[in-house]
Amino acid sequence: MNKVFKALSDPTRRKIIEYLKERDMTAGEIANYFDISKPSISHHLSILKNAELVLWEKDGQNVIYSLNTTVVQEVMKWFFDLREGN
Amino acid sequence: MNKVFKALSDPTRRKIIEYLKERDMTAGEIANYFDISKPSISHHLSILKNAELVLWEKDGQNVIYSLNTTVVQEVMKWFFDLREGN
DNA sequence: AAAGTATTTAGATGTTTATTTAAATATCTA
DNA sequence: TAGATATTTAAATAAACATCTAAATACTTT
Repeated sequence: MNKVFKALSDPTRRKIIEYLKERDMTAGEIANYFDISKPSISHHLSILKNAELVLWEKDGQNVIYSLNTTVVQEVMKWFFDLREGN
Repeated sequence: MNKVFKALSDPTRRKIIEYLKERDMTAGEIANYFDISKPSISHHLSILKNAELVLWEKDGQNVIYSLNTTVVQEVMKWFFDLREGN
């Protein structure tokens, strides 16, 4: 769970997650949305992968990333449990 | 919102929040739950204050901290909006 | 097989962050 | 008012992190 919160603490990574909410995308497509280098985006993606916030699949020379809703749910539970009477 | 996620990225700060969920506490009481120095806890509390995740009130020589449920709700909304169809 | 495209890995650099000890500030009590 | 307690601020340090360029790997196309 620490990995997940650490992953979410960076604005670029949160933005990546917001894009992936809309549709699955290749690493290159994701990188095109940002003004930072592809290696840097690749690094952010590996942190998101490691936290299991995103899933990935190889498709030829591309790698397609998608949101892992299961882990998103798990983080939400942490917040839910913060409410009174839990 | 970035401040909030940054604040939540540290395990000590998340633990503080979990304690404050149970009851309001003074800085000293909070510090006693941890094996790190009081100045370090004070620093963590100032980050949580700054992110408005906690509220505080002076009571004599003590400072009483409490959870700010309003901001907790706002973060939860970010996750809710990640669900399909939002 | 060679050249081109997509992605990741490696190594380097500057910044941010968590922590500590020591000192400062504020309040309480005898 | 002097001494004790609670909390924060300051200054220093070591570790973690985001970013870059250059190089490596993997796949596709001609």
